[in-house]
Amino acid sequence: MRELTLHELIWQLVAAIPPGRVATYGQIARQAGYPRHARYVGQTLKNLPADTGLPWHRVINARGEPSFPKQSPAYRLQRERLEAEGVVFLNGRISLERFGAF
DNA sequence: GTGATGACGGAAT
DNA sequence: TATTCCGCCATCA
Repeated sequence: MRELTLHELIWQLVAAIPPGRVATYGQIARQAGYPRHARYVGQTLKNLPADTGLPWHRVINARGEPSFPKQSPAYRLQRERLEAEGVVFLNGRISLERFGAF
């Protein structure tokens, strides 16, 4: 049995975000025990296969919005999934009340 | 080994 | 409030 790698740990944390809530990259990095690794969380999610089933759409940046350009299909997909879970987008941003998945 | 990059964060302007 | 700039740290060329 080997120990969890950092990116496996990140998977666990992302998977632990309950539906209808969101977490920022920084929050996840902090939960993982690496407060300055927000960017690494992004890299890990980017490297995800399309069929992981991981709720990556619940991970947003500190500004409260998806970290994609608004014309990007990924942005629309993320927003669509979040809205399907009841997350309200106000002027392109997510209500602060939805923060704090942990 | 060195420099550039990034699904970021936070402070400074 | 909006932009800009720098820091952070694992990966890649």
